[in-house]
Amino acid sequence: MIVRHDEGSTRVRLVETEAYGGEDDPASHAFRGRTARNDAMFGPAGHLYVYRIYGLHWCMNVVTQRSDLASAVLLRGAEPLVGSDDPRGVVPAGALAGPGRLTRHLGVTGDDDGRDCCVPGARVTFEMSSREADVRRSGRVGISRARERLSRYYLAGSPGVSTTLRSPHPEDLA
DNA sequence: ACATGGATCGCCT
DNA sequence: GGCGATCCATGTA
Repeated sequence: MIVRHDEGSTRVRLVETEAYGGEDDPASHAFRGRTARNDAMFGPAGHLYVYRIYGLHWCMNVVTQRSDLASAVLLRGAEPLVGSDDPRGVVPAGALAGPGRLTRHLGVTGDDDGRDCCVPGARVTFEMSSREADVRRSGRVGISRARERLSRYYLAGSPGVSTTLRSPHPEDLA
Protein backbone atom coordinates (compact mmCIF):
# COMPACT_ATOMS: atom_id res chain seq x y z
CA MET A 1 0.00 0.00 0.00
CA ILE A 2 1.20 3.44 -0.82
CA VAL A 3 0.35 6.73 0.82
CA ARG A 4 0.23 9.64 -1.55
CA HIS A 5 0.37 13.01 0.10
CA ASP A 6 -0.61 16.21 -1.69
CA GLU A 7 -1.15 14.55 -5.04
CA GLY A 8 2.28 13.46 -6.12
CA SER A 9 4.45 15.68 -3.96
CA THR A 10 5.26 13.00 -1.43
CA ARG A 11 4.68 9.29 -1.88
CA VAL A 12 5.69 6.58 0.54
CA ARG A 13 5.35 2.82 0.72
CA LEU A 14 3.66 1.56 3.88
CA VAL A 15 5.63 -1.24 5.51
CA GLU A 16 4.18 -1.43 9.03
CA THR A 17 0.61 -1.15 10.31
CA GLU A 18 -1.35 -2.13 13.37
CA ALA A 19 -5.09 -2.69 13.80
CA TYR A 20 -7.14 -1.40 16.73
CA GLY A 21 -10.78 -1.47 17.65
CA GLY A 22 -13.72 -3.65 16.78
CA GLU A 23 -15.34 -5.54 19.59
CA ASP A 24 -13.66 -5.70 22.97
CA ASP A 25 -10.21 -4.22 22.33
CA PRO A 26 -9.01 -2.59 25.58
CA ALA A 27 -6.05 -1.03 23.77
CA SER A 28 -8.30 0.84 21.34
CA HIS A 29 -8.89 4.54 21.89
CA ALA A 30 -12.56 3.85 21.20
CA PHE A 31 -12.82 1.22 23.94
CA ARG A 32 -14.47 3.55 26.46
CA GLY A 33 -16.85 5.10 24.01
CA ARG A 34 -16.95 8.19 21.89
CA THR A 35 -15.08 11.32 23.01
CA ALA A 36 -13.87 14.49 21.32
CA ARG A 37 -10.49 12.94 20.65
CA ASN A 38 -11.61 9.64 19.13
CA ASP A 39 -14.63 11.05 17.30
CA ALA A 40 -13.19 10.26 13.87
CA MET A 41 -12.96 6.57 14.75
CA PHE A 42 -16.74 6.50 14.93
CA GLY A 43 -17.13 8.17 11.58
CA PRO A 44 -16.96 6.80 8.04
CA ALA A 45 -14.27 4.37 6.96
CA GLY A 46 -11.56 5.88 4.82
CA HIS A 47 -11.18 8.98 6.98
CA LEU A 48 -8.10 9.78 9.06
CA TYR A 49 -7.93 9.57 12.83
CA VAL A 50 -4.96 11.64 14.02
CA TYR A 51 -4.03 12.11 17.67
CA ARG A 52 -1.11 13.35 19.73
CA ILE A 53 1.05 10.88 21.61
CA TYR A 54 3.39 11.59 24.53
CA GLY A 55 2.56 15.22 24.14
CA LEU A 56 4.75 15.77 21.12
CA HIS A 57 4.27 13.31 18.26
CA TRP A 58 1.31 12.79 15.96
CA CYS A 59 0.02 9.34 15.06
CA MET A 60 -2.18 8.70 12.03
CA ASN A 61 -4.79 5.99 11.57
CA VAL A 62 -7.14 5.11 8.76
CA VAL A 63 -10.67 4.42 9.95
CA THR A 64 -11.84 1.01 8.72
CA GLN A 65 -15.28 0.52 10.22
CA ARG A 66 -18.29 2.71 10.79
CA SER A 67 -19.99 3.74 14.02
CA ASP A 68 -20.36 1.40 16.97
CA LEU A 69 -17.57 -0.96 15.98
CA ALA A 70 -15.09 1.88 15.70
CA SER A 71 -11.92 0.48 14.20
CA ALA A 72 -8.80 1.94 12.69
CA VAL A 73 -5.39 0.97 11.39
CA LEU A 74 -2.39 2.77 12.85
CA LEU A 75 0.27 3.55 10.26
CA ARG A 76 3.58 2.78 11.96
CA GLY A 77 6.20 2.96 9.27
CA ALA A 78 6.98 3.53 5.62
CA GLU A 79 9.79 3.70 3.12
CA PRO A 80 10.33 6.94 1.23
CA LEU A 81 9.60 6.94 -2.50
CA VAL A 82 11.14 9.61 -4.61
CA GLY A 83 8.58 12.37 -5.00
CA SER A 84 8.12 14.51 -8.08
CA ASP A 85 9.33 17.58 -6.20
CA ASP A 86 12.16 15.70 -4.56
CA PRO A 87 14.20 14.38 -7.50
CA ARG A 88 17.32 14.09 -5.39
CA GLY A 89 15.76 11.41 -3.24
CA VAL A 90 17.54 12.78 -0.20
CA VAL A 91 15.20 11.30 2.37
CA PRO A 92 17.15 8.70 4.36
CA ALA A 93 15.72 5.18 4.25
CA GLY A 94 14.84 5.09 7.95
CA ALA A 95 13.34 8.57 8.15
CA LEU A 96 9.75 7.26 8.11
CA ALA A 97 10.34 4.34 10.48
CA GLY A 98 7.97 4.85 13.39
CA PRO A 99 4.51 6.44 13.60
CA GLY A 100 5.80 9.80 14.84
CA ARG A 101 8.41 10.08 12.11
CA LEU A 102 5.89 9.10 9.44
CA THR A 103 3.49 11.91 10.32
CA ARG A 104 6.34 14.39 10.69
CA HIS A 105 7.61 13.73 7.19
CA LEU A 106 4.16 13.71 5.63
CA GLY A 107 3.25 16.91 7.44
CA VAL A 108 0.21 15.24 8.98
CA THR A 109 -1.04 16.91 12.16
CA GLY A 110 -4.19 17.26 14.20
CA ASP A 111 -5.52 19.46 11.42
CA ASP A 112 -5.90 16.32 9.34
CA ASP A 113 -7.99 14.52 11.92
CA GLY A 114 -11.26 13.37 10.34
CA ARG A 115 -10.20 14.16 6.79
CA ASP A 116 -11.64 12.00 4.03
CA CYS A 117 -8.91 10.20 2.08
CA CYS A 118 -11.24 8.94 -0.62
CA VAL A 119 -12.33 12.12 -2.38
CA PRO A 120 -10.63 13.76 -5.34
CA GLY A 121 -8.00 16.25 -4.24
CA ALA A 122 -7.62 14.83 -0.74
CA ARG A 123 -4.45 15.91 1.02
CA VAL A 124 -3.75 12.30 1.94
CA THR A 125 -4.83 9.40 -0.24
CA PHE A 126 -4.00 5.75 -0.72
CA GLU A 127 -3.44 3.52 -3.68
CA MET A 128 -3.01 -0.22 -3.83
CA SER A 129 0.22 -1.80 -4.93
CA SER A 130 0.84 -5.40 -5.91
CA ARG A 131 0.93 -7.89 -3.08
CA GLU A 132 4.11 -7.64 -1.05
CA ALA A 133 6.34 -10.60 -0.35
CA ASP A 134 7.67 -11.12 3.15
CA VAL A 135 4.77 -9.57 5.02
CA ARG A 136 4.87 -10.82 8.61
CA ARG A 137 2.35 -10.68 11.40
CA SER A 138 3.13 -10.13 15.08
CA GLY A 139 1.80 -8.91 18.39
CA ARG A 140 1.26 -5.18 18.82
CA VAL A 141 3.95 -2.95 20.25
CA GLY A 142 4.23 0.06 22.53
CA ILE A 143 1.09 -0.73 24.52
CA SER A 144 0.34 -2.48 27.78
CA ARG A 145 -3.10 -3.96 27.12
CA ALA A 146 -3.83 -6.73 24.62
CA ARG A 147 -0.36 -6.56 23.14
CA GLU A 148 -0.50 -10.25 22.27
CA ARG A 149 -3.06 -9.68 19.53
CA LEU A 150 -1.54 -10.52 16.18
CA SER A 151 -2.70 -7.32 14.53
CA ARG A 152 0.64 -5.87 13.56
CA TYR A 153 1.77 -6.36 9.97
CA TYR A 154 5.19 -5.42 8.70
CA LEU A 155 7.54 -5.98 5.82
CA ALA A 156 10.40 -8.10 7.15
CA GLY A 157 13.78 -6.41 6.82
CA SER A 158 12.45 -3.08 5.61
CA PRO A 159 14.35 0.04 6.72
CA GLY A 160 10.92 1.64 7.11
CA VAL A 161 10.36 -0.49 10.20
CA SER A 162 12.05 0.49 13.48
CA THR A 163 15.39 -1.31 13.75
CA THR A 164 14.45 -3.32 16.81
CA LEU A 165 11.21 -4.45 15.17
CA ARG A 166 12.18 -5.20 11.59
CA SER A 167 13.72 -8.62 12.21
CA PRO A 168 11.08 -11.32 12.56
CA HIS A 169 10.60 -12.69 16.04
CA PRO A 170 10.44 -16.51 16.20
CA GLU A 171 6.75 -16.26 17.06
CA ASP A 172 5.85 -14.00 14.17
CA LEU A 173 3.67 -15.44 11.44
CA ALA A 174 4.69 -15.33 7.82
C1' DA B 1 -9.60 20.88 40.30
C1' DC B 2 -5.77 17.59 40.19
C1' DA B 3 -3.15 13.32 39.05
C1' DT B 4 -1.89 9.97 35.82
C1' DG B 5 -0.23 7.51 32.01
C1' DG B 6 0.44 6.80 27.32
C1' DA B 7 -0.40 3.22 19.96
C1' DT B 8 7.11 7.90 20.82
C1' DC B 9 11.65 9.59 19.51
C1' DG B 10 16.34 11.31 19.76
C1' DC B 11 20.26 11.66 22.27
C1' DC B 12 23.12 9.96 25.80
C1' DT B 13 26.20 6.40 28.03
C1' DG C 1 19.16 0.38 27.29
C1' DG C 2 17.98 4.64 29.79
C1' DC C 3 16.17 9.13 30.05
C1' DG C 4 13.93 13.58 29.17
C1' DA C 5 10.85 16.27 26.34
C1' DT C 6 6.05 17.84 26.61
C1' DC C 7 0.56 17.42 25.99
C1' DC C 8 -4.06 16.17 26.92
C1' DA C 9 -7.97 12.76 27.62
C1' DT C 10 -9.49 10.49 31.21
C1' DG C 11 -10.44 9.07 36.02
C1' DT C 12 -11.07 10.33 40.64
C1' DA C 13 -12.60 13.91 44.24
